[in-house]
Amino acid sequence: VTKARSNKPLTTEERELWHALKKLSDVSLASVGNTIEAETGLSGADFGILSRLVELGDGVLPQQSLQASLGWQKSRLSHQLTRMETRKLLRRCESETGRRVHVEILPKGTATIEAAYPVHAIAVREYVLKHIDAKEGAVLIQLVRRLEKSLEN
Amino acid sequence: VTKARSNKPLTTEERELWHALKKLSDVSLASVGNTIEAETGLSGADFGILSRLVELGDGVLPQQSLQASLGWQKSRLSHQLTRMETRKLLRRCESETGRRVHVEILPKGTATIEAAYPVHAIAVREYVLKHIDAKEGAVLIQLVRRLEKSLEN
DNA sequence: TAAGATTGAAAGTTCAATCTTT
DNA sequence: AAAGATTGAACTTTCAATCTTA
Repeated sequence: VTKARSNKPLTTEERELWHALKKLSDVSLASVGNTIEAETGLSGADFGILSRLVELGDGVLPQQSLQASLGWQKSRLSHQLTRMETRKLLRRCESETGRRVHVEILPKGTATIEAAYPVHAIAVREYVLKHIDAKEGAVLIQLVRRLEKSLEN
Repeated sequence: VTKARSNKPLTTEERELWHALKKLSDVSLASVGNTIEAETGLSGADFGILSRLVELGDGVLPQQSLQASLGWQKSRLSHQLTRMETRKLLRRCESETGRRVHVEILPKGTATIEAAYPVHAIAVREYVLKHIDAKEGAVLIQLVRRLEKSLEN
């Protein structure tokens, strides 16, 4: 059966779910970001980039990989890297072979992210993980996998 | 038993759940927001304000109520209202009695939000609701309620 | 030309200071 | 002084145009 796409107003239940999703990011996830920023001086964006450099690339990563992993627009990443470069957290360098740009974490970046990890872990546990049981977690992870797949098309 | 707050690194499972939650809100909100903006010229912020004026206040609302409902900082709301005022979507007016500012939707705002509602409903269903079954929806709503409550302290 | 990256200007957000009225 | 709102400057994100090299 082909289901017609409805443009009727959202029902109360649908709206409730939609608002729950908005609040999830606006309120709960923001708490983690604010905590990190207040205690380490790294913005959420800074943390996202430095942690990926360390975890995905052991300190160096093609700019493209960073971009894909963050899901950002390229100009946003470029501006962000420029700012972080002036703060000596990382530097851009050329890949051996070709023309691509690589991004390398600098000592100050390493020190900062290492200091931020425990703060991040505490905040994530305190504001979020603590409130989710194992069964709910499993449901959420499956859901997100499905959503991601559907958006790839 | 008092559970000590751990600052150990997040486990793989914890990290997966954390990333899943971030993507859940980031990705689904962005898809819906982009669609509305492309098809109606309203940003997510515009839509949030106009829809609240209509749904909560039947067209007029104290600025404070708007702010509380959105969870924004006051300066953000103030700047946003100024921009929307110049676009003739709404106007600020004084409350009869006291000193508070009220926000009133203008004809152009009404027309625009009415046109945007169906687009919003379609996008929310297509990008989000379609992929979430009843059980998952219930889990999400409960979880967000719990998270909100925990942040009130 | 097409992909990868950068740039500058415009739009949006935050922070701290200020203004206004009770 | 305290609450409600605004302002300007700094910072971040987006958009469109541009640059560079395979």
